[in-house]
Amino acid sequence: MRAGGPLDAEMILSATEDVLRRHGPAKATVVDVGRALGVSHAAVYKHFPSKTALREAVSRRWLNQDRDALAAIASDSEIPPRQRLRSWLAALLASKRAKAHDDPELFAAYRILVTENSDAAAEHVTDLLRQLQGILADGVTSAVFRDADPAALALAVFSATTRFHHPAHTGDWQTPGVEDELDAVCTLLIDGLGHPDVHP
Amino acid sequence: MRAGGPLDAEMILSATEDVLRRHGPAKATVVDVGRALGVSHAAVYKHFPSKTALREAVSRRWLNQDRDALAAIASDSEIPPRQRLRSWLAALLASKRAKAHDDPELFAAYRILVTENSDAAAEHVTDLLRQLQGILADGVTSAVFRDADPAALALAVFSATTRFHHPAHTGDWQTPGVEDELDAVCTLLIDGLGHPDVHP
DNA sequence: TTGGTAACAGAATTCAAATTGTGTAACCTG
DNA sequence: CAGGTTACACAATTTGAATTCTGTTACCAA
Repeated sequence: MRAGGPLDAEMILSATEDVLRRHGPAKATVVDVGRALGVSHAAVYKHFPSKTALREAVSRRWLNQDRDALAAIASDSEIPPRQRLRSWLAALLASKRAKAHDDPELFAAYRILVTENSDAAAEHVTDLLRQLQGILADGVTSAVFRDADPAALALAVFSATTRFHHPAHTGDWQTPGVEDELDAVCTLLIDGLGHPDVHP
Repeated sequence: MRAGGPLDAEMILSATEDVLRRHGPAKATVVDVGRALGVSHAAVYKHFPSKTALREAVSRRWLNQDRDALAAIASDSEIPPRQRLRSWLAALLASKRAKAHDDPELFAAYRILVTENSDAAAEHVTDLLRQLQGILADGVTSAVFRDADPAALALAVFSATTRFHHPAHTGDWQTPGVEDELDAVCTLLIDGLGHPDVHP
């Protein structure tokens, strides 16, 4: 059960993840987490003030995996902004999709946890929006994107791709054509519906 | 309770709506519907084969209200396609938003009913997509939209506006800036991120 | 003094018994 | 015979007693 040394936050978070996967978020108790670690449940309370705080910490850790993976793409100035936007959005879909596909129980558990803790979700959105804004700002600087407020642009792009990253649409991500649909939306966002002739 | 004449489908549907509003979808029973009409529950079964069928019928009636209201805009060839697209999407948001705001209990009830009966939801989406496709086809004909498959274009536009019509995002519709956010997305869809200079 | 235990009160959850609801059948009535 | 009734089997839901979980306290060990 318990590996050599004393308990630390990371061990507890990992154990919590296991318990979540096995029992689901509704039945996962801190007694279970204690048992998984070979300690009493009171020991867990030495590290986290409440069950809610523990669930929040575990949610944050999970969301931050995506954030960190995407940050690499967002800040890669080797890739031109248009392609970078496409790659970033595709990677966002791909990483969420992979999580949902590879470990459905765990994904379902986190889905519920994150909707409960809307603070963690809101901060995650803020993080992603900041990354997106960086890409768009680069595009504005290099004059491939129209000169508008990058924050407003980021929000609009994020809104327009809701179906490809919001957990409410998890079911859609398993259908074959999703990547192509995201690609079609990207094309519309980058080039618009506008016929070349109507542009000045 | 029971108004003069014999029971018909419409009377039952209206009574069902009342029961749904009062008790919510989880507690609404066909015994309640019978009671509201002053008849036994078995009388309801003379008109609908099952509780599921009754719920489906009431869902369809509800969804068709929006469909019919929007059809008027979609087929109004007086309005130029670009503006028609904007108006149609704005009206879609407005009508759902109004329902959610004016009678939250009933809206919540229908939200659950419709997610249960995914057939009705799927058909509703098909209806809306057909309307949208009509607008886009007009735009392609009059050369204000790029010459692409209107069906694919419709799907992309519908996907990109998911946040403004999908019931999972009902909460967002009450926040002050939504209409402006939809407008920003519309602008992006119509004109794209592209800077005029990069167009041929 | 940090990291652990066991014991506890009150809140939350489970489980089986009792109630209520669904769908059908056999039967009236204009 | 269309449109209603009552009566019924069995499925689903509610209810309340018994159990389990949360968060705290008092205490122990390195």
